[in-house]
Amino acid sequence: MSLKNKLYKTIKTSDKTINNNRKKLKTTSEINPTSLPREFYSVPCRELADSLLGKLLLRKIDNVILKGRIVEVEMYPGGEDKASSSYNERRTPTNEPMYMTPGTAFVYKTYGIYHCFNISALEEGGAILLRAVEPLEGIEEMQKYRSVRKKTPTKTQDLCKGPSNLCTSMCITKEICNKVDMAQSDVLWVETDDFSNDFEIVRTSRIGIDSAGIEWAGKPFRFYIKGNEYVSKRDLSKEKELDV
DNA sequence: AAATCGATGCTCT
DNA sequence: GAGCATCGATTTT
Repeated sequence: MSLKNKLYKTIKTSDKTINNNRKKLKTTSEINPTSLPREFYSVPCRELADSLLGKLLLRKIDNVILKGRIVEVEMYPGGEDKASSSYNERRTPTNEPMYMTPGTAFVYKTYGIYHCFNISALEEGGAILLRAVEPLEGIEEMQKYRSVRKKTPTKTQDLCKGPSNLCTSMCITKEICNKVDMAQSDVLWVETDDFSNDFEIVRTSRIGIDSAGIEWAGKPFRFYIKGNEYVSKRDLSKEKELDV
């Protein structure tokens, strides 16, 4: 057989393999029957932010499941929002996932050492930042991941409190998780359970974006479950307002 | 309980 | 070269 033919055969074979794999991965249910489907994510930021609250965030590493309930999120709709990294349709290699299929994980590094984890929504450049979850499963593993950069042990309540703490404890890194399609993943995905929908949502300002200017920093784009002990920064005056 | 401050490295302009 | 969707240790009220 000529070299040319050999190469041709190799290419053919690999094409076949790829196509077979595609067929295998054709539907969501075959990859991960439990993950919420595309339709869940294909809604505007505001709606996705709301519906993420109370849902379960799952992360699988080496067959170990880490699980937590989402209790705090922020929306970054892009466009006019000066706090969004996709402000004014700005596109860079880093923020590309914000423009990808709804349900794409956008994980980026900040301050050199920390990660932030977002999920893209329907809008071009729109995404939801996950700020806190209540740890439910794999808590010992989370402690391990978290203890890497810490001297003092962390209370369960504080494990996933804050966007980068959440990433550290659940091992959500840019290398592994960025651009993952959460509607078709068994590495990082969202599930629902019988958790009651009957909670109040506090709507208050986003954290750590003061440099975007008061107009946008002041918008009530941070949502969390009222009274929840796992939220990173509770706005008690807002919580009181809602009681009236 | 709050305020301050340094760590730390990558990305974009 | 500037700035960052943060955190944790330390210091101050």
